[in-house]
Amino acid sequence: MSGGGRIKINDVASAAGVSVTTVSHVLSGRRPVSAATRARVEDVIERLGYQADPSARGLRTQRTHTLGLVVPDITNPFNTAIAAGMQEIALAHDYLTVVCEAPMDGPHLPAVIRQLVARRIDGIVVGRYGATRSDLERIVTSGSKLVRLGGHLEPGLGDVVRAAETEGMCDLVNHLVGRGYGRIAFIGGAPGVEPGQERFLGYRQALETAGLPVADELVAWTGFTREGGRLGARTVLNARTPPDAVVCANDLIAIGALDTARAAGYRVPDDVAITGYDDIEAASLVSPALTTVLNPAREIGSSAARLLLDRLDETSPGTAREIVLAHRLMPRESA
Amino acid sequence: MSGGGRIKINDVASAAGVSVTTVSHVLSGRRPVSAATRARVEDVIERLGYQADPSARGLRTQRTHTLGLVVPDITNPFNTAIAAGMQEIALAHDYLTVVCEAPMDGPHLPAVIRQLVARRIDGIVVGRYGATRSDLERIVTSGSKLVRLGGHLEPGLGDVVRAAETEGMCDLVNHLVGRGYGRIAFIGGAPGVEPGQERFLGYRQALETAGLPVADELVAWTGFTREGGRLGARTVLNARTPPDAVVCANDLIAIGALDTARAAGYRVPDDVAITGYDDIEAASLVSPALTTVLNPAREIGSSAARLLLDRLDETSPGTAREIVLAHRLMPRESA
DNA sequence: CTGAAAGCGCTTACAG
DNA sequence: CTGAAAGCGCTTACAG
Repeated sequence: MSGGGRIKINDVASAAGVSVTTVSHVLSGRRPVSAATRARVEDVIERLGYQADPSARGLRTQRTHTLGLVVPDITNPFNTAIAAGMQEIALAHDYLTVVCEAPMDGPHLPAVIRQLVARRIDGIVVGRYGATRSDLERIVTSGSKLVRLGGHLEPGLGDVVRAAETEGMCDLVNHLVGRGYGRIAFIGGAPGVEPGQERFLGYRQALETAGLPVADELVAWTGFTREGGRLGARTVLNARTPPDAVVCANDLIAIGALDTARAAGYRVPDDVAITGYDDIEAASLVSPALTTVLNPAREIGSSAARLLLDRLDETSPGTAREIVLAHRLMPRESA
Repeated sequence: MSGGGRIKINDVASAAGVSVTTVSHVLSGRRPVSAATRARVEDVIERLGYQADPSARGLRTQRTHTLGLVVPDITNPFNTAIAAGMQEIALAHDYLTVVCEAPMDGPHLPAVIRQLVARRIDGIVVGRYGATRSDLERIVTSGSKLVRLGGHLEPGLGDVVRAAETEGMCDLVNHLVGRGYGRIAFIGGAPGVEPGQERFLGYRQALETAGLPVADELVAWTGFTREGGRLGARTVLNARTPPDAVVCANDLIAIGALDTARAAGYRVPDDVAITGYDDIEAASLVSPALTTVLNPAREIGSSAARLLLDRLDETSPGTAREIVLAHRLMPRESA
């Protein structure tokens, strides 16, 4: 349409007959501007379609108006849901979100963090990781705000957002107990690694509360995959006293357990109940549809973004915060 | 560790005993620097951990070193695979990638494009959309490079990257014919809307080539969902002369068709074969595992990023390019 | 092969 | 309530 060159604050100022100072202030609202002047300037901005250059603004303010998310696997639907939640909030506040993948294998995380810090990203969300303290400290000392997903508050390591996973698993086991299942097995990913650990805690806690035994032969540790579920189910289903229910640390494991149960001729949930965790898309696509616990990934993302944005317009440091999000039981066909 | 303040090009220059001009040039390689000086400067950069401020650099160069991807649904695994492919390439060239969601319903796309353009994003990839010509033109006229995913080259609308979908569907139908299926139905999303349209073309083309009839009663249009697949399958399976194979426009439809077939007592693939398209994760998790065609989403993303990066260091405009990516048949249990 | 200096487009003390 | 001017940290003609 118009001829050449982006329009800049100077163009707006002269078209409105004011100084660039005033234009800047109607934009930021950081000092009063008379109603008449304001109206005139806003009019010109609108008419010319002026948008401040983010680089110029960033150079002055030392802010990039950008949030970052670091996850081990960008194609994992759980992580994309987190990203979607962050974006929604960020965009509404005129912040952009970049999501970066740093696979668990190898030293990708420090490199990605360095990248984001070099880019002066204002706030960074780090997914559940084997992140070392010094990786995370680099973020904080560089001046970026930090939110960790999972774990607990630690001095100098920013804020935390996490789901109530122990409680979620408790709820699920209680659901099984309520439906008459009494010999309940557990298939985990790897012992001690999150998010399996907290889920295992919930399992044990619920059994103890219900006065049910926690039998060693009913607990198997494999991997967070379908194949892990197949293997694990073979183990626990062949226990001396077999279980009537199998609780799995995530949905993929549960889908694998379903394979094994089907292959061995069990009817699910009549002969054996099987449950998952996370509520990935496949959980409801599989047959029988998986009873599972919804992991509030989207809300985790939006909470993290809100936290970061709050921090970013704090003038003084403020107390560290840990936000715990509720789970939700999704009863379907498999239990 | 060290006390206060990020280190800047000036610090490097004085520590190395050279001018900032020289530091800048060893960084960019845009003019020769003596080996000795270069070594000294690189040493200081390394030791001080200097990283140029992207805002300052961007203000001078009018480049943000950022690529954008716009998709209708950020949680769709097909789109995240595209994003992952872009990122991989972008990061290797020191570019960041931002992926933005602009849902199909409502006028989200123009707003998101405006955002990205205002941000001076260097190159933008727009997913398959009902994008109007003027939305896309805004990108090009603002000076950003544009790649569209799907469709064909059009003057003033940047480059195109797409998968060979017609060919992919042909291949799939040929696979069925080769296995002895001869009465092949089609369930599509909505007539005329992509990506269903090209896939339908491939279906028809393959049948014609094989000398097989294209019967109206064997084609159903519903929606790109599992429920759509259930409905569509009910229709085609009740045809006067029922099909022995059902080709679906995507995996979700196929999973719905599987539901209907199972409920009606058909054995898959013995009584009826069922196929999907895309190869989403659930395609191999479902039982029987879905025979489908892999949509090379990751490669689409990396090709688009490469194209953008090429454009970005072109000095003169250059001819528009259309890149077509091969499909891959994934034969599994359902056909 | 190297440097001094202008300038990218903003925001924000400082001044009135 | 408003403006003139400095300066954020780079890159790049211009000059030698």
